[in-house]
Amino acid sequence: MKAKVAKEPASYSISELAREFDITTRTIRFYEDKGLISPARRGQTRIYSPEDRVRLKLILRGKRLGFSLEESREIIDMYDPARGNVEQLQRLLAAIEQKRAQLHQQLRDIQSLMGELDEAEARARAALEQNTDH
Amino acid sequence: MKAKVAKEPASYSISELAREFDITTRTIRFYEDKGLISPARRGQTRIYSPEDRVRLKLILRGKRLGFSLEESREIIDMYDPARGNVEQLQRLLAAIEQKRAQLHQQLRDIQSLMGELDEAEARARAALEQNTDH
DNA sequence: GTTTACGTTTACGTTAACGTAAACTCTTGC
DNA sequence: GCAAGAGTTTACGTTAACGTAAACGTAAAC
Repeated sequence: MKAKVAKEPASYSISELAREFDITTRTIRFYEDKGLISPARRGQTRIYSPEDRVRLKLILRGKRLGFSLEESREIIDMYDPARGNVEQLQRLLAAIEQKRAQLHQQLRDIQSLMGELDEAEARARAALEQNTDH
Repeated sequence: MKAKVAKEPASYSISELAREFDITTRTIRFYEDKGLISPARRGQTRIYSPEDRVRLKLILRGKRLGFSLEESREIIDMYDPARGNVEQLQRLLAAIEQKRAQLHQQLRDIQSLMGELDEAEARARAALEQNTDH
């Protein structure tokens, strides 16, 4: 029993992905250059699998959260503890905990900023009441 | 009836602020250069008021959220609709709404990333169970 | 058979956000 | 009176994350 309905393409071209995520092909190749994606090739041409596409999504989400590409790479690496000896796993757990702490801080920052935006909006609306002939 | 208890200093030196926020004096002067802070001067020397300190805090919070200095400046400008004609106030409200949308997106991103970190931690702990002699 | 669309590599250019260093001034403790 | 510590300006250097352009290959469309 498959949950998948709108079946996804088996592969994507670089310009398809660029269009979907509103970035340039240069950007995608840049990420590959930095070792964040490793698409297959047919001849010279890059062929992107659904997994490659997911990696790209993770990178862009990281960007929205203000992460550097290096940080995004570390996060992506957290998804796969396959190659883990004990020491590596310990380091991974520590890294996860650290990221979590950072996200908590971001949550607090967003909460307070949201509140302040509410106040700023109220003040702006009040000022509008003054200036508008109603 | 003042709510303030641990009364704050009337002013700060640049190195005091640098120490408090764990940044360099160069950074603070850079923000001034970009027009984000405008401390008073006694002779050549910069004197920072509590308001200057708040501005600095806002900038650093913006950084934690991945905002550029330009974005932080815009946000700080949202706090003061004093000089508003109607058109400016409308633009301000639109800008506030836009920021709010961005923060909502960041919230969603953080939620999903948190969940994935949970799963990654679970997998890592499971892998540890395998490798550890217990 | 040649334009058009898409792909490639290579390489230099650009912007933001500081780092780093030099050269100088001013005050304060000894 | 002078060395130490904190402040200043000026200016060149650095890194990340791409932009931009040139020069080329290939395949479909007309």
